[in-house]
Amino acid sequence: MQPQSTKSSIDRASHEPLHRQLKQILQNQIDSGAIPVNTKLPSERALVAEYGVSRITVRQALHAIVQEGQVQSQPGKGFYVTEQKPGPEFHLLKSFTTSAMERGRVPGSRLILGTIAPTDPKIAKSLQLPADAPVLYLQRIRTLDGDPVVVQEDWLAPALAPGLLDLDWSEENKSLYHELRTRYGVYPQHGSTTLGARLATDAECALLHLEDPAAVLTLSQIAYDADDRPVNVSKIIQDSVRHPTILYQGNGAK
Amino acid sequence: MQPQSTKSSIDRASHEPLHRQLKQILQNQIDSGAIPVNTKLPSERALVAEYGVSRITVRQALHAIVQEGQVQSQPGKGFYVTEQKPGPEFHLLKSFTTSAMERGRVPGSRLILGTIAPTDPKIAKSLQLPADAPVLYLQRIRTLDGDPVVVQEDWLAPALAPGLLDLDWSEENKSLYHELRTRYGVYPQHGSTTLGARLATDAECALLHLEDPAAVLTLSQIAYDADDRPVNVSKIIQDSVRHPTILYQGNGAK
DNA sequence: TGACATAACTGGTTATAACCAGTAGCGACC
DNA sequence: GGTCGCTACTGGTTATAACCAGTTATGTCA
Repeated sequence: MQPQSTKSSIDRASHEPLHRQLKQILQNQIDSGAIPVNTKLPSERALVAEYGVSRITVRQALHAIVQEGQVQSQPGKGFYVTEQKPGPEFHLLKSFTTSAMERGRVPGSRLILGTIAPTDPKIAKSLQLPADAPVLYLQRIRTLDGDPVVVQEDWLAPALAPGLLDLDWSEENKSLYHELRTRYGVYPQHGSTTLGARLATDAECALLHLEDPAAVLTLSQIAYDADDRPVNVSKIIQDSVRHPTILYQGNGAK
Repeated sequence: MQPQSTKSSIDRASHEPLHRQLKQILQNQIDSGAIPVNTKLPSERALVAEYGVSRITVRQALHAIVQEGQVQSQPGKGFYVTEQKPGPEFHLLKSFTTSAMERGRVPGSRLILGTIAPTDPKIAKSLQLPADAPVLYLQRIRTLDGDPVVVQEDWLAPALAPGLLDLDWSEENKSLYHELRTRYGVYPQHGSTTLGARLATDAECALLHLEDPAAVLTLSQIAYDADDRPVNVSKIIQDSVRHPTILYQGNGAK
């Protein structure tokens, strides 16, 4: 029951494999910022000395972290902490802010509606809630240089993130996933996305300042956490002419 | 110069690491069907005896194949060949046939154009070819119950797949990636995709039997092999109202 | 015949040891 | 001063050895 200091140590009595314990220790140090981005990790042999395990064990731990993309190895130099790359499903949702800044434009966000109320039973079902259960709903408009290009809607189980509606959603870089991770410890791990294109409705034309016959890209997404519990349902309607979406798909076979 | 039999062996003089050689040997046996799906691979210790390498080397090879999803380990039993699951980028391109059949509709394919000629320099550059180099080009239309819903264009380096144009591209399940894998040993491993939506051109409206103001979903893709060499550039124009695209995104953080 | 103990496997984990190739700093030599 | 080469690092590869836990077939005993 001693307070866990920043640096834990290996418990040899545990049934947890040593390499997995070491991996967890290193990942905690990375996540907590004790080892910042672009910093070199201690060398393999230094970790051997520090934690009293063999080099094979250290390498198993390090390579597992490499596999998850948090660090990368540079032969002859060391292991370096890489930028925290968001998972694939975050690319779709975050790409707005990211690619906007890459183009030197100023992203913005405007909350249109935030409620907790019963909603479309199909969405409640996707969240594994009763059809008439209250659901947290966010509707936002995302802008570039003040120009609206995306209408985004999100639905979540209210119990998952109490107080979420009280946050200031006008901040331009506010990320729903970031808030879920940091405030509520909810980590979306996988999901499915449905793509579509259709003609914009009159309301959407008005919101996005489009001329009447206009095409919009639609993205519908359901995200799940590591235990396959639904996290949120998300719908994005995007003027993709002014803002193409780039979806990096990572490795194919893996 | 002896003919390579089905079973290659380890070349200890090579600069290629032993575990990578062994991985290649095993993958060839899996791909060639010498070790069928759901069959047990030789045990680690059997491979040690067979190829005269240490168990560490065998395990490195096996775990690399596990990582690529071709086999999976069952502690206490062995390594078993899994079904060849297509990677994420194949989902986008194959989802046409797959989801068509899930809906009980009959998918079809029609080759509109197949040439080898210089093309758009931007595409040549994406394939890392000189701007005026001849490029293999395929244009196909994909149909549901005879009804056209997708226009698909592909560009490849001709040297990558000689004779590709001579294949019968009218077969409804013909997959470009499948041919590349089985005939030419080319394995796309990762890629990037750009999504868009726009109004269909008059020509597209005619090809896809759309009424004039119509929205189409566009998917532009570049696929690379394990050595980061470009495999192909692909553009898909899709009537997503009649055929929504489902994109499974797999794990997020990993 | 049935249940149970055992033996012979399987992959999983860990340790020790050695050599290689690439990197970078430092000092000597031209 | 600039170059060269040494040296001390880095991760990458490979070998040998031992034990564990889970699976499966075998054989024995009731």
